[in-house]
Amino acid sequence: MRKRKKPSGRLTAAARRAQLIEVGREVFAERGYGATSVEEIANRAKVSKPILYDHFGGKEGLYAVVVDRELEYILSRIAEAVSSGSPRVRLEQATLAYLTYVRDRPLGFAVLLRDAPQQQRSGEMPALMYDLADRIGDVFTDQFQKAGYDPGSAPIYAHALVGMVAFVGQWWTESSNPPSIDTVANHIAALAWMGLRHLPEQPNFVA
Amino acid sequence: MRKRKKPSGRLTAAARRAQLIEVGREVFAERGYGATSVEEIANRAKVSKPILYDHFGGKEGLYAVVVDRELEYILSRIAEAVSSGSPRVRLEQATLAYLTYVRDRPLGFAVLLRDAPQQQRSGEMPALMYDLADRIGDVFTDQFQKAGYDPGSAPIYAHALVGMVAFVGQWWTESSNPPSIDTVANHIAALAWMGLRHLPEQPNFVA
DNA sequence: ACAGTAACTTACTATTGCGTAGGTTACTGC
DNA sequence: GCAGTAACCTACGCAATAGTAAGTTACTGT
Repeated sequence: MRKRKKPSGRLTAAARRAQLIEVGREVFAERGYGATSVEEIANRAKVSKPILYDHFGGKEGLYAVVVDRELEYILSRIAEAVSSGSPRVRLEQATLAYLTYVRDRPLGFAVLLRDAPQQQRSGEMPALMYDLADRIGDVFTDQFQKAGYDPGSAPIYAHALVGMVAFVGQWWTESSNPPSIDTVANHIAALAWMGLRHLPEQPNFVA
Repeated sequence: MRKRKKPSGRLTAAARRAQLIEVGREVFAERGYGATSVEEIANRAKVSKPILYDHFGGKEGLYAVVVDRELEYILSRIAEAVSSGSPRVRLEQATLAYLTYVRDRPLGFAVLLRDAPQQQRSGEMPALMYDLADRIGDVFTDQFQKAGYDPGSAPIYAHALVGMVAFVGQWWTESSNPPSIDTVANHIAALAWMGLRHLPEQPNFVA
């Protein structure tokens, strides 16, 4: 059952599916859901549209798969990062995990930052990073309760931290001449943990 | 030159233009740029499409005006808020100004959070809040220089703070049973100033 | 009253883009 | 070699929607 090195462009169903997911993530990241055309994804994958419909049922189907994979991926990374250590260390690890994700999968991160297909409520906004923050908020609520803080304010801190890292991550990927990931993670963790009041005067205090 | 109480639905050019900007902000906020149709804006304003083309040249023209107004508005509010006081007070005032904007103009805020029409670079993401953070970063760079901090890290803190407040603001507008604006502002300012290390155990410490 | 103009409309054209029907090509086991 | 099947394609239908051309209605000053 030799399957390697097929001479024609023909792939197995599984391989084509995997390829379409990757190409889809790429195009959704560049254009956003609304501005992405199924044709463009098909063209980049060197196939015709019906292939995509066979595998995912349509545009939304592919999008759902792409988004779901990214969300599960980043959440598992963060969950792992906060699984042990002092609160301070957990925060640093989570920040680093989040930024590592941004560095390693910039396209997936871009998809998450963008618009969802259709809004559920009227007058509202993107939903993906928001969902992520909500799920992290659940973790925080637990921890707050254990630590004796008001659990009702946990969502505020969850959204604050997710937003903070999301925006800095975005800046970081777009920055010409970007600082190292450790430097950025250190700054963010320092800000989150100690606040602006105790800003380090020099940034080069890599852990 | 009596102009009040026109019996027909006909408006002066200036009034129609102003109305279209408002309706446009509303629809762009609900649907995002891509998913907004010129027809829907025209319908809600009870006019036909060519009117909109007369005033703004097209969809992008109207969008540009809406966005520009929001950006200038929020920036002026924040600039005013940070114009005096101790660093801590400036931070609190800026946070409060930002959140007040979110509260008073939720639709404008929604527009800013959403996607821009077309991406300039490849593989990147929404640009409006990013621009805002950049401009705030310029202010920070100055202040950092005066305070003896490394001015190179100013953008990190600018993006971090803008992202923090943006996400919390979003959560706040969508929250059922939202806390008061002062409570939220206090939490954010406390987090930004003192960090998680010194979280207040009770949230009801309204200034 | 009526000419001139500002505000507005109807009715198109052209394009884009999702989704599908029906057929074709290449690989597989026998 | 030759079915049978898995992977793939061309060519369309159809709905939205950006933008425009040409004409109509209501207000204005004289």
